[in-house]
Amino acid sequence: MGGGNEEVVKMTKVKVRFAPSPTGPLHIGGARSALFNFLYARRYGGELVIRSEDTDVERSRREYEDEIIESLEWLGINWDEGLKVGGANGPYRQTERADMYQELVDDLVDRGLAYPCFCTEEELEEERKQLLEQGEIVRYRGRCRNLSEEERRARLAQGIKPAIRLQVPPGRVYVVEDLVRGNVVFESDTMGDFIIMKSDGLPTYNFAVVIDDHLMGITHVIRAEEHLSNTPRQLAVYEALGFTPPKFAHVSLILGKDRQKMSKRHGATSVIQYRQRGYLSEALVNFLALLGWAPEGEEEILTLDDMINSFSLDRVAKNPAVFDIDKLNYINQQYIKQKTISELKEALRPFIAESPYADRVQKLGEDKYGLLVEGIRDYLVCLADVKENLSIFFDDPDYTPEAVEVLRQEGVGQVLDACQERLPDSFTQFDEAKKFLKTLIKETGFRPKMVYMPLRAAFTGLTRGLELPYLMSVWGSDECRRRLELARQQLPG
RNA sequence: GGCCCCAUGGUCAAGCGGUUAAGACACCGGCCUUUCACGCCGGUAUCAGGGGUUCGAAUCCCCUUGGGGUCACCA
Repeated sequence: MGGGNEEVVKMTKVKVRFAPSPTGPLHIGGARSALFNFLYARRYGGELVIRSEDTDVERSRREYEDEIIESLEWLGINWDEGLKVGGANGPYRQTERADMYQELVDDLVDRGLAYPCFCTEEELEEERKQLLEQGEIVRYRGRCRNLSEEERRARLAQGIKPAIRLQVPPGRVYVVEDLVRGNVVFESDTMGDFIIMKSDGLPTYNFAVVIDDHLMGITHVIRAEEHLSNTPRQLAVYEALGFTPPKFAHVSLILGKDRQKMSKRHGATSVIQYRQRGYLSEALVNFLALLGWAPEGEEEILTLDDMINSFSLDRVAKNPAVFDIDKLNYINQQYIKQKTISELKEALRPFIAESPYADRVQKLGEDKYGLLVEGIRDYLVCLADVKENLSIFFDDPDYTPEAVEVLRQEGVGQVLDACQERLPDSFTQFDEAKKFLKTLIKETGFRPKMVYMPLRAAFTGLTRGLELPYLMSVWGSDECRRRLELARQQLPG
């Protein structure tokens, strides 16, 4: 493994980037791209740049940029240069780099490699429609390419603001050297002259990305596969500008259950949403890494450091991956179980704070809160699940038919009586409650099952759930008594 | 539609010409346990189809089929 890549990596210092456009929260797919870039940089001792591609003035918003940064930080992805941290190649927002692009566009126009296009949206639409009907390649055919100087001046005089198009050389072949896909060949004749600068004076993506990557010294462009088809356009820009292209690596997309590109229809698609549902960042990162990358060993539960130490583009898959929430859930549970009780107590606080049980948990005190957390730990798939578990502790039981059935069994009344009679004045420990139940069984001679099940049903209204001693010790004797009374109403006769 | 990418179980995937085709999730069964969950043990299940190349193909080539991406004054 390794092969050619490794050599390039050794010769030049790796510098990668993640360049989201701030038109929405950080998407799961974007997060994975960011992660792969991060892992690649750290693995090879390189640098990661984060910049903002905000040339779509309509849709870009500064709040989204902040949100994306927050999500990246939450995931544990840090960077060496760019937004927030600054660096020698700034600014890191494309709208703030407008003059750089302008200068290069002017140069291309002067050299006859680009030209102003005065076509209206309607004209372009018409052309597209015609080509489509004729079954031809849909592309710009260069109507404005050969306008004379007078014609250009005339249109300018009419106040028409032109867009600038790159003159794409005909009959050429562009080869994208892709580290995960190998060489991918495109013919220049299929792309037509495309716009590099919009009439608002801002560059288009295919132009700006090239300049930024070049000026920032990016050596490897790792991004989603949806960009693969655009890469030849960028190669044309590199060529016109006389820049050397970086290495590319196009990672396949993340799909929903129906094998369509992940979208809102599939439920939560942003990092923020997963955070809010109580997925741990370590778990999300671990899961995302496994979507498209395979570690060498059999162990799949990996920390960020584990991944940094073994990440390689050679082990990145070419085929798209379906987002499997079951697996994420499993991984999240693994991380929850790995946490110490005190870590988990902290992690759970925000989720409890927004539940209806905040006050009651508060009143419990730290020791009992710890007991509660210990009791529910194995029942949490994600942190937000704490809410339902809290309900068992704090809400009055809502007896299920199964529970009622258990309570109506012969002899249950005696069990409840015996329990009530022997309840000590207080429990404060799990062990005390556990011992109490054992003693109850021993002294009364009831079968264990005839004690545990009815008591569970009586206390919680359910026939399943966490261990009774946790519940009892958190409640204390008075609450246990109160619940026994409640349960009596469900008894026959 | 043109161009491009992709194709191993339900899902993520290992595999890079010779393997009993790993592993994980999910599912099913068993054990543990006061129940459920956790945990442990075990099981079902995959090379899309067709042609080649080869002594030998999941692995290489071609076609078909299927899925996806892209063709914007969005990124």
